[in-house]
Amino acid sequence: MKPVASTSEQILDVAQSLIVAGGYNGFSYADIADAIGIRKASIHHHFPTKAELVSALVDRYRQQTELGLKSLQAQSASPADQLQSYVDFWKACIGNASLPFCVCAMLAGEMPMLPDEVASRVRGHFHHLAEWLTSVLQAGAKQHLFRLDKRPEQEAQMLMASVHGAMLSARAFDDPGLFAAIVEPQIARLRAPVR
Amino acid sequence: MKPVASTSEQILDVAQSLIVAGGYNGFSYADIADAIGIRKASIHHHFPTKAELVSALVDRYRQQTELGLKSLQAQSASPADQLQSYVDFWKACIGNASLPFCVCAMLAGEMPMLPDEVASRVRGHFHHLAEWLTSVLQAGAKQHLFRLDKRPEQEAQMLMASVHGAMLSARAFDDPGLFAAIVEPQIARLRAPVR
DNA sequence: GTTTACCTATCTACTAGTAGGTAGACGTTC
DNA sequence: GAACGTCTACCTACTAGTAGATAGGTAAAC
Repeated sequence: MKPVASTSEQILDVAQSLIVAGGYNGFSYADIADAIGIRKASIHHHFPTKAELVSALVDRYRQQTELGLKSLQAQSASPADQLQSYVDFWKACIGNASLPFCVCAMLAGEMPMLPDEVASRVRGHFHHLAEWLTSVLQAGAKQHLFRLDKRPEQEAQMLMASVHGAMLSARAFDDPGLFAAIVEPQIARLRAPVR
Repeated sequence: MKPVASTSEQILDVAQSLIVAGGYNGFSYADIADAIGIRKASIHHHFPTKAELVSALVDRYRQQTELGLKSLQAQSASPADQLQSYVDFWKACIGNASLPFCVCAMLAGEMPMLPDEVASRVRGHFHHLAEWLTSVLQAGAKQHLFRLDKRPEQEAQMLMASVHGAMLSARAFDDPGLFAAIVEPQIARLRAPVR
């Protein structure tokens, strides 16, 4: 039995799924209030402003991500397996529609009109993810698991863009399988044995 | 001297730049009215509802795209050059911030909450672009300009995802140069000479 | 007895959309 | 060529509904 989430966690849960569906301007306090059966004013008690709510949301998301990526490193020593697990995570999310899009990718699209405090946090997530991917690629190259055509930083950026672009395509074509069809060949290319 | 655009064209121009900045829910009739110096009601005269406005916008965008891609085919016989020109177009747009994001990529992110009439048009643009890329890759492969590891449809999807993901990253990192850094190696990979 | 978590009630600003009117351009018809 | 109706493009003024946010109160917990 899963313990009942606190109200503030419920608020963030609902807000997250609404943002994933429609972005920063795609949800309102009323939407959240209706979804969890409290009043709008009660949400303001937990998160005085919308910018603070979404900032807290991105902070939590980044914390979860950090934890998740660390546990990947703990579970599998091989950088190749770590990378595959990362992709598999999103494959599952998109497949079962539980989290069919990255919150930060969604918000990044709206960057020009996000409150500064939110925008900087989103940028922070992108930096963090790029660094993680870079380090995994670097470690894999050292163990001759990966063949990198470019500097690891650049390969990491290419991979990240593929993942986000694949999410978008899966959504645009309404075809969850498209995500794997796009991303898998990209990591397969990296794993190709040295010629 | 450029002829003065009609009011309805001006409305679509402003709406497009606002959508590119903040998506479907990121602009209002009042924003457009203020920008071009007319009243809200006058916009409703040209486009009765917001869904109709954005539908017309996507129709126009797709028409422009179709024209642009056709002229690429007319200008350069080589599929390799066509592909490069396509990427260069976006490189320039992102570089000078004139159109730093694809309207349809922006809207695709918000797919789950778009009016049906808009969503289907966005999907249409994605299909059309995927088909164009597929045909260019196919033609290039026939002329031995490209080496395709996968079926041309799949390579087209991978390329498209790279382009959209690269747009997102350029925006997230606030680094226009990142677009080329991500996309160029992807097309270089396709152009690699047969081993 | 202060803090926490919620409530009702309300506010101002803004949302898309409507009703109805005006002024000029266009084309007929006498 | 003047008078007529119609059409286009815009306007002012308004609606009902929603946005985020606030004030102030209640009731239970620590």
